[in-house]
Amino acid sequence: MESFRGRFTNKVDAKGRVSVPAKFRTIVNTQGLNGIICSPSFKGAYLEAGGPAYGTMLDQMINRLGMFTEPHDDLAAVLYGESHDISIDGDGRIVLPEEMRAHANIADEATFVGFGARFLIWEPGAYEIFRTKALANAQSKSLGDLLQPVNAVMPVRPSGGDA
Amino acid sequence: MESFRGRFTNKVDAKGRVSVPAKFRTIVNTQGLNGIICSPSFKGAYLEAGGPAYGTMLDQMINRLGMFTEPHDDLAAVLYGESHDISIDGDGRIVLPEEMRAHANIADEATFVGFGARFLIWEPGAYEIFRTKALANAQSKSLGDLLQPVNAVMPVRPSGGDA
DNA sequence: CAAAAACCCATGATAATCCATGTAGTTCCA
DNA sequence: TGGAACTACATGGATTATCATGGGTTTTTG
Repeated sequence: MESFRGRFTNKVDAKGRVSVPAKFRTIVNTQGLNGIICSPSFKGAYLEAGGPAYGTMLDQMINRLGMFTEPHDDLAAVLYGESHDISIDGDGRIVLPEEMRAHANIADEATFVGFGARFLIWEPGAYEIFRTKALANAQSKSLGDLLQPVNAVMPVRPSGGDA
Repeated sequence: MESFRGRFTNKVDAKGRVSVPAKFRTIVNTQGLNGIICSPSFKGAYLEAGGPAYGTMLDQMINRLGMFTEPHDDLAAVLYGESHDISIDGDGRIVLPEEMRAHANIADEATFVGFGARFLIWEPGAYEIFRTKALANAQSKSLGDLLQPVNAVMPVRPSGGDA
């Protein structure tokens, strides 16, 4: 599955329409249907989105929990109940539902941030703050140490040298 | 099987008719018959519903229990005895049986909540309370931690890491 | 025959679709 | 290497289709 990369800020018009960055669209298109799945993050004032493959991934993760259990229902209420299936129109735009815009404080601009298997949608100013913190954390906390190479992908390593 | 997503509140008219959200209808339609299976929840004041595929799934789950065991009989009494096959009319509406409306305290509005393989029908105010709790649980109990990537989809994990 | 259920039609609001324009980025040629 | 033509993309506005909802009419059923 191809990864979402980059950061793009587009205008939201009076009807709530926004252009999905072309790069993201082409990825979504290769996944089958021409639409995205979008849900408010339960971690902050932004939206989480992705193509059909992202939806399948969520399905698989949540299906590992018993169908009528309490954790399942709590998560389902968030991941399904709060999410929307949004189709992309002929011009590459989506309409962000009112509640979603409210959750992310999005008024007339939205920032799309590539995030690998999915992408995030932020109010530009809020993302700037998050971004600054993330960069600072990545440096000061030596988070780089968490990033171990995967053997299957990068098998060639002469000897013990790792970090 | 496509998942039910989103949350929609529709009016119940004097005859007990409610529009099934269009998004849900199209999913149900692709499953064959144009009708839904609906039963009162045994966990709370709301209804559980789904398309033909959901019915098949219930059959399979219940058949895994011994046919003459007590759990089987108890669940069968609810899932079969209390459930109804409700057809969707030409305008995309269903009529909720009186007992069902009573069970969920539904008067003049009903909230349809996408829940993956099935969807729930709630009295709007009651769902708002449930939703608030679910959101709080998802955060405070770190339920997000339950959502580990599934290897089949995101194969990149060095070794044994699974749950 | 009465009550209820299924069916048909009309309407306003909302969402999807179509068309036109500006702009930035790229290519190609002089 | 500079500039002109072209292309891809984002964006604005107008038109059309879809959907939820209310009301009426026919058909079934007890």
